[in-house]
Amino acid sequence: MLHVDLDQFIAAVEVLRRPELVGKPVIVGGRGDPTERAVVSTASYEAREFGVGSGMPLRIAARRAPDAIILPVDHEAYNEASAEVMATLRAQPGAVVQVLGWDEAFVGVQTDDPEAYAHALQRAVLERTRLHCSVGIGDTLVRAKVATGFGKPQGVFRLTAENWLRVMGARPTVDLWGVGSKISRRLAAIGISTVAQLAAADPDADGLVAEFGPRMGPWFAQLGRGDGARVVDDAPWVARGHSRETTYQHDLTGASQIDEAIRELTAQVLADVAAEGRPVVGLALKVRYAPFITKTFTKKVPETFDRAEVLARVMELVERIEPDRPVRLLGLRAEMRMPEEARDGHTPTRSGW
DNA sequence: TCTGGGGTCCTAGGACCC
DNA sequence: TCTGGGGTCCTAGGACCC
Repeated sequence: MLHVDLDQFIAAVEVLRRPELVGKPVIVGGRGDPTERAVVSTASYEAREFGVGSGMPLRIAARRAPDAIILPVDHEAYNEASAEVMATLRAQPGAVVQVLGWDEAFVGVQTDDPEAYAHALQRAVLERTRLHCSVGIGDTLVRAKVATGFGKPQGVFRLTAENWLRVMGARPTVDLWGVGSKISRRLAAIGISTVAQLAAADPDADGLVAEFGPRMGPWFAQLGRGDGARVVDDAPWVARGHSRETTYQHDLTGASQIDEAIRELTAQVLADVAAEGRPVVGLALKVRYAPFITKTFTKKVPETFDRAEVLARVMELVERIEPDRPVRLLGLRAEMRMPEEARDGHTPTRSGW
């Protein structure tokens, strides 16, 4: 199967409709105002040379690349471009397409020459959308996904059982799809630093199960080998939930401000859920503080819920986190969960794995 | 230097039931 | 007086991805 990933997708879409930006450092983030609290969504390759990257606070990015053009995020434009790209993929002969996000998808296909197929696919995407993409070829979804990183930009790379360890073995576990900084640190603590070590690990004997549990432990060992699903699944996506999150430009202070914020957010997310016509089974409210503190308040909910109760719980959290100090609430995220579909209950099923 | 917004899935521990 | 075991649900939180 193939994994297709658009190169610097958001920045590329912006440059396409503003040709005068070609070759210039372009940063897309927030409302395009670097004095606001926001982060970088995408930076063009020219901007990356200044050390600007995704997830960086916009304020910092603007300081590092003072001459960069900073643009607001335009979801509509990216949705349209993405739809064109996905339609192009589906139009390829024999292609089964599993969309992973705005700018990436798995493509399942039977072919004797995957490289030729990949190049044809890149040409088709470029012709129809004027966007460049990189393609990973693999015998599992994980290998195809990881392979794409070696193809960037505009290239094609193949990872299979044959060359997986040769290419990935010496690399740190954090290079794997699904292993982040926290997991890689915990792996290192039980003596597993490289992909090869993870691949060779016995989940029980080498402590993976003890550290991560009976499901995730064996799963990480499998990930180290690059093994896993080999089938691209184009079944229609069913959302498990919806959430709305907001970062306030000024910290919220006091119960009335917080109450109003909860009212707005929960109304928005309830509207999102109502649009799907499925009942809500749970609410999670995440309360964010600077720096880095997130507290969660989870509740099973019937059709409606009592906002006064929610406010009381948030104030309780606030007082627990910052006793004897004025409230400095930075952001809120309200998540509504919908009834879960039946799952096989056997292997972890994170999207795309 | 200071922190987006949309998602997904897993785990631990307590409550509760039988 | 002392104290089962298993299953399921709920809450709280953690981690990861794009």
